[in-house]
Amino acid sequence: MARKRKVGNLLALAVLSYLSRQPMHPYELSRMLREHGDDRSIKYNHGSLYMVVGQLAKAGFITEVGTGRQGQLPERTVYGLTGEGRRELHDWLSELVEQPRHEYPAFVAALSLIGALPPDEVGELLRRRLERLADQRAETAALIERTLAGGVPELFVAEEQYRLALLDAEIGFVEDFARRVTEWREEWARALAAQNGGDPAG
Amino acid sequence: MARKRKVGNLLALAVLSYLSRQPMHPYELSRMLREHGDDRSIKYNHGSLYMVVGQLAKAGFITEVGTGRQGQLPERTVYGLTGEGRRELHDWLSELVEQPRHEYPAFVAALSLIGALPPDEVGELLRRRLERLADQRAETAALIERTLAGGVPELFVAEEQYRLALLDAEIGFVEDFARRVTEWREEWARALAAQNGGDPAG
DNA sequence: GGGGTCATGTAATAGGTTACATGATTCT
DNA sequence: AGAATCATGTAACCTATTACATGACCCC
Repeated sequence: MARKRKVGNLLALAVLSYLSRQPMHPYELSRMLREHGDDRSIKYNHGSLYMVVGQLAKAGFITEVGTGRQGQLPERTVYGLTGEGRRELHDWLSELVEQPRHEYPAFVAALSLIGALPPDEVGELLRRRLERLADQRAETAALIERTLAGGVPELFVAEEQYRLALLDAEIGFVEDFARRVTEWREEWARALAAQNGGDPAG
Repeated sequence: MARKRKVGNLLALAVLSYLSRQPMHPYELSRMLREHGDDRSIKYNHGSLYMVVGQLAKAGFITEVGTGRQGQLPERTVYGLTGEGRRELHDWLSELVEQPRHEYPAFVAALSLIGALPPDEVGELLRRRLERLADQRAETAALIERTLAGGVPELFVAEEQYRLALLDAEIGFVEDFARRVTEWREEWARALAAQNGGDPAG
């Protein structure tokens, strides 16, 4: 199941998707990604794009379809999707939609080790987190509204609506967790003290 | 804000945390991580552990506190936390709890490009995803129950409870999204056909 | 005493990020 | 005409994953 893909970086999926509409040169892809706000969904930086384009070409998913020149600017290499590439796009995207994958968000890691912090601090940190989560929520909601107001079909804000759902869930969890932390305060503090053995190094 | 850390891999945070209790050699850390199920929260593999331990040592967060030998097994290098290391553990963990970070889950990327798939397929894929999400939910819930039944304090299942909250949110979103996809069916299919220009390469 | 698996690492490779480089256009 | 930004990449450097290696212990 899910044999390893020749190119694994999700940025490559975006490239395949854009090239499925028309051939482009890397810089044009770059502009598209930025303008379209895809950098909110897919980790993106200039260097990775060229890397990924190179990998896709080597794998046979895209191919040079010529080079063009505009004014006196340096030559641009234009790439187009191959048949293989179109198949890969379809297959990969289907897999991502069908199969939820185990991921490693930073907050999960933090929670799994949170016992190493004193409970009072944790309470305060969680409160601050809640403020920031509220900010993020507001921003995301505003972005969705603005976009829809601009006449874009709802389908194209699905990923932000998903984020919003996750944010709401996290907010709910953190509120609840913060409450419970105060209940565990005593027990937790005792366990911490025992394990740290009294010496406050630092 | 949040200047770059000398060692960024979250596996390093787990190492600092374990070493804050007592000095250990890498293989012991490895066993701990596996037995404790930390590999559900933090990406882990044998090679990375040695890499991370090396990086932490170079950064001065941990230091060799001697080498031991047991039977005729090869020598083991035992590492302990330094004062710097204890500070880094506290600072890093606090930051992770306080500041939500922008992340890039695969499903977000998929949603942002989902318009490239025909709507009927998407409906079917989403149904399959829901089944798998339900499985994951059941597994996670069972794991929590088993752990609590074993007498472990609730604090130590917080990360799984968080996962559960996210899973529920995702299930809700996907159910809703699947419904809306059927509504958009016509419009979506027309847009796809227009952009693919009739030629079904493959 | 031979076959697994535990214990302990090192080395080779691939993947990704940052920094560097350089000419064009545009603005003031 | 000089400064800022756009356009277009390449190269150097880090990080992370996989593969390789090797001796001990344990079971039949």
